[in-house]
Amino acid sequence: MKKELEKVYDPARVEDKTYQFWEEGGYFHAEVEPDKTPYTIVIPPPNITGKLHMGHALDETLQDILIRWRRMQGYNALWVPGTDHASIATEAKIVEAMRQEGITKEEIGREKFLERAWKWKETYGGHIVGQLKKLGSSCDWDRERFTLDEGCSKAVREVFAKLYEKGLIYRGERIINWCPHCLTSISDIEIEYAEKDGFFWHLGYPIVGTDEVLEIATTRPETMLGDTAVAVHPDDKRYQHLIGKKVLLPLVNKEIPIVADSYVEMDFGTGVVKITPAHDPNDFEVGLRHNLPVINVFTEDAHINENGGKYQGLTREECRKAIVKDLEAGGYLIKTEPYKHNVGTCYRCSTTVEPRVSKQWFVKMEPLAKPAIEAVRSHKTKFVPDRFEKIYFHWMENIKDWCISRQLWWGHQIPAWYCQDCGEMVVARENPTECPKCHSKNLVQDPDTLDTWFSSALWPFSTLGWPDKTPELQHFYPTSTLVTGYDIIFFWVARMIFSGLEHMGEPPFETVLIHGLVRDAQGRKMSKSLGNGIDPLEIIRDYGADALRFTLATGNSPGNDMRFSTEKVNASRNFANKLWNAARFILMNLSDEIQTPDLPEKFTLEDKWMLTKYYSLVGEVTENLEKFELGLAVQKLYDFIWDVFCDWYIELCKTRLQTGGETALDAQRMLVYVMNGALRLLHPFMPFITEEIWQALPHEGESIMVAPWPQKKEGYPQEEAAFEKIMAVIKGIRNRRAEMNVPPSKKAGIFIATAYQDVFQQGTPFLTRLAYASHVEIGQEFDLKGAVQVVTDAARVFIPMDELIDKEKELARLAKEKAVCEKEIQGLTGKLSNQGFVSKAPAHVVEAERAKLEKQKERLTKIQESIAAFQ
RNA sequence: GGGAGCAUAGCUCAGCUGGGAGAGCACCUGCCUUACAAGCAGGGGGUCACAGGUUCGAGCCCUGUUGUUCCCACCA
Repeated sequence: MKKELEKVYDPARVEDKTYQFWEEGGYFHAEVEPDKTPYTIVIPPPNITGKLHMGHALDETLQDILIRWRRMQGYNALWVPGTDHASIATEAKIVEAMRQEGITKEEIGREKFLERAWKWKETYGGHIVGQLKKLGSSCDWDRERFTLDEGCSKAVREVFAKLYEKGLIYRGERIINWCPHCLTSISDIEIEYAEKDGFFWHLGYPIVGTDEVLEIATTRPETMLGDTAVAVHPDDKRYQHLIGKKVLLPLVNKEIPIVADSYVEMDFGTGVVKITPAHDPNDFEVGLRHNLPVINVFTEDAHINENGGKYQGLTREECRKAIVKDLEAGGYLIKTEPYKHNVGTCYRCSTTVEPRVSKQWFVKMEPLAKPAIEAVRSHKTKFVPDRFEKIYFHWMENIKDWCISRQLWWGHQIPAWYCQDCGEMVVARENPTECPKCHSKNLVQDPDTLDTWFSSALWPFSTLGWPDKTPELQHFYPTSTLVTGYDIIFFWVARMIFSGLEHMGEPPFETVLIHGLVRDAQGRKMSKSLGNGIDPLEIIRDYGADALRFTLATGNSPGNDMRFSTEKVNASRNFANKLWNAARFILMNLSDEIQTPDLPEKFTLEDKWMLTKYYSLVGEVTENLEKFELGLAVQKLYDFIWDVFCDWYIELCKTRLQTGGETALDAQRMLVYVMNGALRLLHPFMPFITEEIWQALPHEGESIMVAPWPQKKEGYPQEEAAFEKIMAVIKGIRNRRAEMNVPPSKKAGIFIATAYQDVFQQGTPFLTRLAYASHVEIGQEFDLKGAVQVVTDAARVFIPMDELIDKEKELARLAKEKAVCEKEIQGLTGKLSNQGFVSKAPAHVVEAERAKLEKQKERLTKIQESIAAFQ
């Protein structure tokens, strides 16, 4: 029966087999059980583009902590796992892989390309799942989903059709952000602005019919090929007389109008703006207002097209140089000044985006945003920490229509068909067989796919079976907690909220727990280009998954970034080992009679102290978890296990264990009981090692995963305080001995003068073992002149070690201690004589201060007696 | 141009609704006390960025300042 544990905890031996044990036990799986309260988390689906990084590890760890905790509390806990097809990112990777082979996607065609993509998904999607398992994630793998699977695709079509029918999805020519490298449109939030050094070129445009020139300033002279006007502010006195006149566009040699538009800032530049409706969002608006022609001058990959005349075929950059040179040669360049400005770049490939007019699909956002704002404002959905609500509101309140079509192949193809005969457009849930208008069979589906976030927005309900009315949907929706990083609040969280409200009538989750980024030890963002990323799997291999999880959970408060270093993992690993060895110790001393983790029938003083500490730990950890203070909870567990349980309680038990008989059995029962409880509290954070130890010690049930979460009980505050008097003396003696460099092997007699003789009577064995006493005497007073003395508020302790004592030093030390004590008393007295404090502070605070003062006074008396004893 | 976070021990960070500052690492001293040297015992080290304010009382609340990081925004 008695099990042996090896000396050092070996995670590699334990983790895989334990995970397998859990999977086989079916503990991860949740069925619809209407009489149980559900607790649901849907995973932020990792992209299938690569491998798990440290950010995922943090995200999954937090989710697993919550889900394991709630499962133990008896909730019907469901964690829905899955992966995201990540259309643009995945397609880019596949295209790149094909480029290495010397093939383009156009060459093999859409069908073959998609075959490759699905193969990619099988390979890399599987990797991600394997990595999630390595972390210990207790996902319900029976319910694993993929954003491009049949069910999610059905949901996507339903949403698209429904929104289209409501007029909330439309198709139109708008100016959109175009990535010339990815060759697709991207939405506004997929743009990252980067400050770049550029120039501000001042150009002189001849005003037609005069000798004057109009000075305009631009950072992008090459777009002049598509200019169809110049604009000034209507109130600008300098230019009012020119409104309605024309300028001659240099190089292009075309006359374009001077229009008045209040969009122009009079104070900026020269107060004159060139208008390129096809390639600037503002200019596009100006163009609409003034009915200006739109001339696209770029090809898809940002070369000059046929509208660029002699510049055709040049890249944007080459064209800029050529145009500046030609302008200068033609005498149109007035001056060039260096200028820093923000340039929009593609968030995937960092290529400078090119605003471009094109026909795309959009979601009309305003009607969807309104209820989504309201849901958060009324706290139907709460952000933790709540400051992220502000960020959410700001974005939602200023939201623009969402460009959802992408010129990509990997994704949900837009469910719109165009009749090649009559031009009719059909949007449908099922593929139509003929044109509803002319009954032609000649229908062609829109080649574009949807923004990858369109399907992720539906994730909390599409994964539960929507649009079908499944029992799962009924039971588990709305989900409980969404755990994610602040970097995808706009991309994902916001869109899930309005989608949930629109299609389910309820927000998709109660709480959004936001975490920060995991940075490297120097505080830099982990990135591929810097090469400073740390692979979670390597950490798991070297230190264990529990150590990694513990590191990520410790010292991390919601919403804040954290630094990751192997030093921290080392500390976590050491903690796991500490726990392991505590278990070893208990096992080594365990009698066969002890088969269950039950409390003994009677408790000693130190048992009551231990239980009081334990019960308050249960209360605090539970409360911290309820408030999403996971970092605090884990810190308390660390302190309790290491300091309270190992360094004190196990040491205290040693004497009893050696005594044997019923005394030893009770100590064993206590150790097993407290260890069992501590393991359960720690399990959500360190699932593997806690399972391994729990199984080795007396326990009830199949797995700690489904063991009940400990309940808080009343403790023994009086005994707790009494025992702490003993602890104070032990600490005091150790302290004195250390100062005098007395090794533990040198024992000494201890004489305790105290008013609490009963208490110290019970402490005798501990003083012997932990304070290195050769013998202990307890009494009212001792006449031991010249002995080493230790003073606490409850006792004066004499340690006769004449040969070690330096009288002068001892007196000096006591004098110093006296001074400190007096200062303390002075402070407390002052505070307590302050009328304001006594009358206004809460009673328990005043009472606590009074008690402190009393203790200090007692202590001072004892110090004075000690000094007198030396005279 | 708006908004937010951060500033606490040498380093990395905790510090819940205001009641005289904590941890890990590092450092110093002494211990192989048979669970653990990935350990044990002890120790040093902080005008909680700065300046005001509210309060009996401020690391915590308010105002301002400085430094720093980030987000948002159409100034060509």
